Amino acid sequence: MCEQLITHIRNFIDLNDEDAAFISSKITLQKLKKKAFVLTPGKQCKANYFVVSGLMRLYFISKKDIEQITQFALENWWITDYDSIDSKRLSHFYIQAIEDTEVLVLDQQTEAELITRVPAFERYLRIMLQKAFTASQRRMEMLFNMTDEERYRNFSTRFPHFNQRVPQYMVASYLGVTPQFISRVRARKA
Amino acid sequence: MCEQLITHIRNFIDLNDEDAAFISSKITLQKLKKKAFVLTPGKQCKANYFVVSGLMRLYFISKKDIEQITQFALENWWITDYDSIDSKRLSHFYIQAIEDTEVLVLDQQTEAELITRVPAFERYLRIMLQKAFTASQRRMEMLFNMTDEERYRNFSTRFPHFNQRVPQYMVASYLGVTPQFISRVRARKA
DNA sequence: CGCGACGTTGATTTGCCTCAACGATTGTGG
DNA sequence: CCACAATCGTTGAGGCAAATCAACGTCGCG
Repeated sequence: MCEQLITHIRNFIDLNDEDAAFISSKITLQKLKKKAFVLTPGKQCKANYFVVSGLMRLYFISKKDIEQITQFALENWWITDYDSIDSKRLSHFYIQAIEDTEVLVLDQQTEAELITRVPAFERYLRIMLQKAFTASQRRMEMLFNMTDEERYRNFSTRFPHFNQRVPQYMVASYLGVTPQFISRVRARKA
Repeated sequence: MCEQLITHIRNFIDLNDEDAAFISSKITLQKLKKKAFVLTPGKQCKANYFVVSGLMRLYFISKKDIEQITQFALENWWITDYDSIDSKRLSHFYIQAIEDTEVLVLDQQTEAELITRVPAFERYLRIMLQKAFTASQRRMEMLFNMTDEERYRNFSTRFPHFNQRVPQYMVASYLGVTPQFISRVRARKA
């Protein structure tokens, strides 16, 4: 059931079949309809989600009362609210399926168990975190180093598939601009 | 020599004396004068730095030809360019001491060795990464959710010690605003 | 069919930047 | 020890990029 995750893990580290089986036995599949939530504000986030197919987003409601997307998660990405998990406090985020989506659910307790029983799994998670952190740093770099227009153009050429799967107002939200702004940029030039 | 690091590690995980001694034997201390660099653009980043005392910053030169600070590192923080380390490509960042600073140097090869020999150390690094990632996410949240003025006021009340140790133009750079802007905000109200 | 979700376009506003000039403080070499 | 330069912060005037406000078109779907 979670061959896809095992394959993904093996892209980064060696994992024997026994450990693979053990990991598989601890993880559950969840099927989500479009617009379904796995986390809403006021709940405590208790799991890490691995996207098998489909597309998720993590967002919050900003002071201006608009949705502010902080992350997308495509196939083979993990998504969660680490802040809520670590602090054990209530989240103020939504995690929602943008399309019909299948996720593997790694419960927090299960994660703790897997980490102690399977050192290779801890290594995998460390590597994922390092990638996530690097991505986050890169994104911040872009926020500081590019104008809104440059950022949109860069995004849509680097991730053309996103532009197809995600409504424009979500791209706007992710980039921190208004939908009107994107509309104008597109009108100005192809 | 690196008791401070060992103490820090033990805040998060159990570490026996033998492993502690092994870690200590692999790490070197480096004393940096104010304004000294441990990384400059065009070099490959090869180590992770743990600040024992003093203060470091990580920054790059933006398109507009100004210094853009992406991170500070106070005592007990790690600082590095993971992107360069992972990709083995040349960095485009500076890592510089803002004050006279002492850092412990964890060379990349040494890190790899420690991680395989001391599982507890890998756990520690994973936890540090999770904290760093969470901090990065929080900062992005603030970038999206607050005006520049709010962000400055929030920063200076939450980190008053920073305001004392760091020149104002660096705070401006970190927040992504101009020094003039900060000056005006301060003039408007205490 | 009719309603809601999504995108477009125009007019106006605004928050912050840019450019420029000027103090204050620090530090450095003669 | 002083003169002078460099660094850092302040203040004013003007400009601009993107937001806001508002109206309208269109598509998809219950």
